[in-house]
Amino acid sequence: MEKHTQALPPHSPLHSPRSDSEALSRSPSLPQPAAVQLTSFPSSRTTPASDLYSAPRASGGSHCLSPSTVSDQDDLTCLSWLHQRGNLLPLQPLPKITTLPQTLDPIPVQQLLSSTDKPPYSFSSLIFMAIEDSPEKRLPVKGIYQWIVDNFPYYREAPGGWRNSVRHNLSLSKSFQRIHRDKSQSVGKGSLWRVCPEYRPALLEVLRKTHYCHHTNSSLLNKRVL
DNA sequence: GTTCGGATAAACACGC
DNA sequence: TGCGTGTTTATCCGAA
Repeated sequence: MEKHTQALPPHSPLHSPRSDSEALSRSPSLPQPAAVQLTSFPSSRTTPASDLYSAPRASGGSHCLSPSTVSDQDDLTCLSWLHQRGNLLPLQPLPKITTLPQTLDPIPVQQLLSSTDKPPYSFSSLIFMAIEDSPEKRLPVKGIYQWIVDNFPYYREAPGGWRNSVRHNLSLSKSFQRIHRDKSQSVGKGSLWRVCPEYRPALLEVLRKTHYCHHTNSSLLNKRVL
């Protein structure tokens, strides 16, 4: 195959390795939205939340790291809002928002969206959600696939290329770590993946912003149309 | 116009 | 041998 570039492309991994993760690592310094009311998304979709989350977690596995309090809900590290399954609906592409309003008036997103829309989440965010949603906070690639198709019907019918993208993201991003299973230290089937703790806040921030942008859009749309 | 992040495709290696 | 997994490279596109 003929190469069209004389030099390395601007964002070639060789030219700018891990630039995505570096960007992520910078993002915690980004300003926080003043009022992110993520908890008001509709609840429960494919699996009843009670089925998934009412049971005691594995040891050390309080899903949100600590008992839920008001301050916890605002904590950047708290994912309790994520575990309301309705939050994970497939959403429309995000609007461009330059300024963040101080108040939100969210409405259920199912009223506006088709379940077959492509989710606005990046693959990194999808992987992050999948792993965070697992009791052990670690998943094999297959488990990540499964979580995505379970939660986003779009990927149920999408061609298989997205799986390649998932693997590509896992390999390329510093945000995710491969955990070798006991014996097989080499590349092969069955490695587990987890979120690097140091990148978790950044991933969470990206996710919250995605929610926030869509949320705001839905709210505005609701007020304008309905 | 440039840079960057993300998505996608493809090739390849490896292990089961 | 085939398939799934993991890595790497290349390219395209949209946004900043």
